[in-house]
Amino acid sequence: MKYSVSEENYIKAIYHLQQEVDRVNTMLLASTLETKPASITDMLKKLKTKRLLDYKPYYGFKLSAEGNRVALSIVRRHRLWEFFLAEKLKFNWEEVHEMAEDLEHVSNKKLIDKLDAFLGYPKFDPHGDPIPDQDGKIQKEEHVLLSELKLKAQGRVTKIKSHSKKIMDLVAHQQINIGSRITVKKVFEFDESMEIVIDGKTTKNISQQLAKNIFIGNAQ
Amino acid sequence: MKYSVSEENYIKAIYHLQQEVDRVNTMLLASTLETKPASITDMLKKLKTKRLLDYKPYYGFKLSAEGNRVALSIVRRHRLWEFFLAEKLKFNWEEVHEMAEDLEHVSNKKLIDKLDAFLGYPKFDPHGDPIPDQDGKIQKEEHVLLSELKLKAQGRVTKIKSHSKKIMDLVAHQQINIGSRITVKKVFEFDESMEIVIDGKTTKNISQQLAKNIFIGNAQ
DNA sequence: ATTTTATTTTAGGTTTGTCTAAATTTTATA
DNA sequence: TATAAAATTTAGACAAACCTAAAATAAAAT
Repeated sequence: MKYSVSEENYIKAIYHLQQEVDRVNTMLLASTLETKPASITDMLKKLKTKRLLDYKPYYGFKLSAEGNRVALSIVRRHRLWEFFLAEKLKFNWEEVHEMAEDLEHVSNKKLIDKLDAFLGYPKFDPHGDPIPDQDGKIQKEEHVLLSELKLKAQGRVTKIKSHSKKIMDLVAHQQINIGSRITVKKVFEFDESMEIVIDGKTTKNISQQLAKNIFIGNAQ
Repeated sequence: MKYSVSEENYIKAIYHLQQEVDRVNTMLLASTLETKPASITDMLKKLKTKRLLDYKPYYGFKLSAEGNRVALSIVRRHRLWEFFLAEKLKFNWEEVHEMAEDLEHVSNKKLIDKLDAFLGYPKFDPHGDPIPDQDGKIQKEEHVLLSELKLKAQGRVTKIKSHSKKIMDLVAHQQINIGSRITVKKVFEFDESMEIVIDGKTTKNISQQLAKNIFIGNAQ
């Protein structure tokens, strides 16, 4: 089955919101898609008739099993393209998301599977988010916040919690990248700031607020 | 300026038809786009107001300088993606065209330019058609038909004239690919068929009809 | 348990890109 | 050159995806 760009964007948005809140509603979806509630209702009805959504007017909605399958295939495309853009075309991993928003709607399965092979079947995208495989299976991320890492502990950066410009600015300036190996050298009791070594080379001091936004884990 | 997928498809179709016939008309465009004449008229008006087209009702139309510029950038995207699909994802060069039809509408300039760099600034796509550069410049193809090649002459296959299934079948079976080095070993006077050597390895006999559909030239 | 507020849906309108059918203009033919 | 045929355009309709404004329903507050 082939879905329109709009349909795919709705499915994807619902999928992502469902990972974060236990009940997605019309208002929330309208604000994330920057559209009006009335437009949401229209699309909900459409997705319901296509059996991608369990939806009862006024009683809320959630993706059906099939809707979930479709969402995972969109997420797969998005993250594979992100990986391609960062790894092969050498884009900064902060700028790949937007371009992947367009590319994700190119849905030829054979193309996506060959792209996957070309990239070496990556398990995580440049943001550290897992890439679903052909069957929609996702490799579980096991990561802890850098702020919770013990003294002398070591690990690789797998993900930055928020992708806001403010955080990305700081993270980039501090030369902290996905895949960077971090060693905790010192934790200062006063403000819980920490001294870390990045890739065994650079030593940096970072605030607790920042450390609370950096995940260290098992990716790649 | 950003154009819709439909607008881009019209511009591209007009561009290609203009290379082949001296006067594109509503009927011809309708048949190549598999749409109705009335739809063509609608779009012509729209493209005219956007100054992509010189158009006078009943008196025909052709791309403006700006329209040509836009067309070349679409062709550039299409052919770069074709090259990527064949070269990197290892698709047969017969099957890349259709997939590139979708990818060509992803129009982020920075993305396309980085893709170009990643591919090594190729001058010709897998079909042997020239890829416009960032400024829309096209490297001239200087090729002759294989049927016109002299005895003992050598050259590389740059293009197959028609992409029809019937020809592709035969060409694939004879192991003639874009880039194959061809040496003419013998030409038989009786039927003008020729014996050729492909890449210094395989010897094949091909009919004059086939030889008239294979271009030998300066590509790559 | 009402009433007020917030959320959601309905009703009806807009734009884009398509269509059919009818009208117009050009081209070809007798 | 008048008429027939073909090509083109206009008029009006339709689906997709959005909108505004009003109505319906649910949730919160008194």
